[in-house]
Amino acid sequence: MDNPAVSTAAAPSTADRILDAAEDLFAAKGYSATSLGDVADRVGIRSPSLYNHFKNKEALYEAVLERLLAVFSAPLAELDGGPVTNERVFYWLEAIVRQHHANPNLARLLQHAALSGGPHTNELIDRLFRPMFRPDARIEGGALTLFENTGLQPWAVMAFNNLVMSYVTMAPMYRDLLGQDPFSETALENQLSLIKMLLHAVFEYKGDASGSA
Amino acid sequence: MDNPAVSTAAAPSTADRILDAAEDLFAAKGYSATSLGDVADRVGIRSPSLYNHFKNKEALYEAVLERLLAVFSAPLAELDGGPVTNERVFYWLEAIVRQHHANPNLARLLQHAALSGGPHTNELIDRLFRPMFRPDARIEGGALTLFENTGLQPWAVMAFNNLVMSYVTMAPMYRDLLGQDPFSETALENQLSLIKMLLHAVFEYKGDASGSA
DNA sequence: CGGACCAATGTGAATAATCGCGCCTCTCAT
DNA sequence: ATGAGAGGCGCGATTATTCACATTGGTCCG
Repeated sequence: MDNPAVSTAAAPSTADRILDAAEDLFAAKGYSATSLGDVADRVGIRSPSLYNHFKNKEALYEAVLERLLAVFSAPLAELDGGPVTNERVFYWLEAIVRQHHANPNLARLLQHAALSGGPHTNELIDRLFRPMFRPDARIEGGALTLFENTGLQPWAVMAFNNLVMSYVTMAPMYRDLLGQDPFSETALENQLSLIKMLLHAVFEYKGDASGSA
Repeated sequence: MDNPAVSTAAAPSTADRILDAAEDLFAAKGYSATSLGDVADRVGIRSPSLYNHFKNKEALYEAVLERLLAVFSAPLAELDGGPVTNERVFYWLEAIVRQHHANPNLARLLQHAALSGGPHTNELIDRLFRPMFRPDARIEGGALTLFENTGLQPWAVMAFNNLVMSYVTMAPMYRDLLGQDPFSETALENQLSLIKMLLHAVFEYKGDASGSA
């Protein structure tokens, strides 16, 4: 009836359902702790059937990663297409936060990779973070001159990135600790205003960076 | 000659060497991805010999956790012993940061637990974070009145915690991305001044928390 | 229009590797 | 000698992977 490649909202193909299941499991338990039996169970097939769609476990993992990276690289490329102004940093940060809320799995996968230093760590770095540190990727208007002379700018960028990502990787814990769903709509708004407030504070802060107890 | 429990700097016992090896491996790869063979190899013994010191893999994991929690609960208890003033928050934050630099493994273990929601997650939460949210654990002097009425305070506390912990859990990546050793002495000082600056900025910031793109 | 053909996709059985773990033996210091 | 601690052996379970085979749906030919 309808070509699956053009269908508007057809039932997802088996390959897609395998990707969905594998993404969730890899993100939660990591690569080696995820068994193909678990994946197959979620899809509702037997594990040998997976090999009709993916060469092996490794290829499945890479396919999961590829699908996620395609989505998450978009806002970064968007920021790349113009001057890095204050307002666009806010806009971009909000886009990133919303994206991680919509799909927490990339952050979780990345966290697993960073912890165990798997072979995919380098690809993740190159695709997600390297573009942030291009020589022309400087914030204009002197908003962050505070960092310029201290060499702290890349670390500050990563700190804000941590703020966004570890919200997601720690989310299961927050559910128990604070008794709220960290992925609810109101939690999203809370996190957004908190991060924006921090960014505002940094933009406006003119004090020196040396602290004392 | 000397009682191992009182020895000043004696050679570590086999049990301690097992704990050291297991701690590193659990922290890097997580519980199920760590094999007892890996642990035994690091210690230089065969895996069945591990059972002379620990009942099973699970007990080994719990022993690792217990040893770490004993160390990391200390500064929290210290903060508990007096009024939560601005200065003491700075002092306490610095203590936490230094501790995570000295031993990154607790943060990594916690991150694994949060991601996969293992059975130990609750104990970690209770021992590490729950004390932060006691009813009397309010920052005095009105420094954070900004949060009081928004209900954001616990989330803000966790955000700063994320800042500290994800520095450690992401550290292997930062080594490749920024080309510096994240655990060097200068990197520690950089992170400290960055975090203190953020905290200062928050303390001084009086704007409203709602942002717009 | 019916039947041969074929590619896609599922299954169960089998395999080799790994892992947690128990059992038994050996060794060595007190 | 005696008991703590190390090694060797091997069982049973799990896993990734392969393979031979059944089923299905669609296509093409007569």
